[in-house]
Amino acid sequence: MGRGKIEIKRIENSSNRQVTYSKRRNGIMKKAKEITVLCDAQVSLVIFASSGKMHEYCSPSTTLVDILDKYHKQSGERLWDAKHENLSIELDRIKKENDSMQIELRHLKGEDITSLHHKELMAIEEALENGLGSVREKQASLMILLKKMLEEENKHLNFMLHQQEMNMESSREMENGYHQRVRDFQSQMPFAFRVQPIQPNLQERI
Amino acid sequence: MGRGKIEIKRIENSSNRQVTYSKRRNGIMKKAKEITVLCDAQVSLVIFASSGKMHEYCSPSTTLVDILDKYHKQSGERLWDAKHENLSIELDRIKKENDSMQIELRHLKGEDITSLHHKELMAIEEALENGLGSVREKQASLMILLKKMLEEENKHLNFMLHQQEMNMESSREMENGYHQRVRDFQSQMPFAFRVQPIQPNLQERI
DNA sequence: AACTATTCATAACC
DNA sequence: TGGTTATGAATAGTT
Repeated sequence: MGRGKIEIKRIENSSNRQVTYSKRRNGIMKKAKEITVLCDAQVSLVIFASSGKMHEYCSPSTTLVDILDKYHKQSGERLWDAKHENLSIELDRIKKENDSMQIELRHLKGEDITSLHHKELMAIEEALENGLGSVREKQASLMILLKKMLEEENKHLNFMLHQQEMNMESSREMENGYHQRVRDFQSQMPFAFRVQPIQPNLQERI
Repeated sequence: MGRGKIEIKRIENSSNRQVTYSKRRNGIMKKAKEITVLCDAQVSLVIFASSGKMHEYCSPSTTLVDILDKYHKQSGERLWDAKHENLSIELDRIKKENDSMQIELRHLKGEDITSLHHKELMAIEEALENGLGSVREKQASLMILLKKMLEEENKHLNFMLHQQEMNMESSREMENGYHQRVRDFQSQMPFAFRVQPIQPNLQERI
């Protein structure tokens, strides 16, 4: 295609070669773009001129890395160095671990158990019973703790109420001495009866 | 360049697209080979069809890795690093997923629940109860199936036993006719009563 | 997978 | 380089 037919062999005239290179490079790039659009293919094209100058095309919506990654998977060739290999292996290992945990979780939730054998079902049942036992035990002890706390607080509030009533009565008799008496009272009161949260974290957890 | 001009946009007809892809792919490959020979350039071309099938061309006397190394040097882009980073990020993500599943599993097994709040404990308890329900339901249906199977086998064996006794008796009367009678009997017997495992897979699962 | 009418890419030239 | 043009190649539509 041109004014004359040419043989496909190295163009010896260096400037001709350069011109042809530049024109044909544009041609290939154009074709690459076209095939990506027409056939929604993914193309990675890297060209080095003999001068060392580089040109590249990569279909949009991907990167060279993506395409090389796919290449890597398909060709089985080792493009990546040992570091990547190690990371990949680790990734695969963890993915497998993930999958098996996901299966275990599903089983514990009673999903995907249709194909399980009796023995496996028994094991799952046992695990569930143990778990349920532990959880309920924990719940029970939390409840006991809560009850104790509330009872104690109750006792404390009762005490306070009683004191207040007493103070009200005496303040009717002697209005001026009130504040002093409250301060005296507080400083003498044992620590446990001060108005302070008992088991402060428990409140949040219930 | 063809019977008619075409717009450069995705070819919607899938088989047309496939044909065009194949033709144009060959075209690009040819061009790539030609430019390497004519202009002694180095070309790396990787094409993925939308089907996922890969084709590649790499100029002779080099490899894709060589070209990528040159690419790496020239572009200044941290090609390998980027890949490395992506892997690391993916790894981290999956590790986190892993950890959270591990925690969930532990909780379902009644481990590490000391610091849980009442609400969380309730949710776990419910999940466990649901799981236990499903598993027990499954167990029960397996048991019913097993029982049915055994009962049927029982019935079948009883029938066989009865027949055998009858045959024994008649063979005492008439020794010669026995074998013929057994064959007659077997050919007349309905299929379901032949000695064959019923629910063959069930045996393995229980 | 072949055929062919067209369009397109490009070799030679400026 | 960049533009022009005659020519060979590529290919869209068809069988």
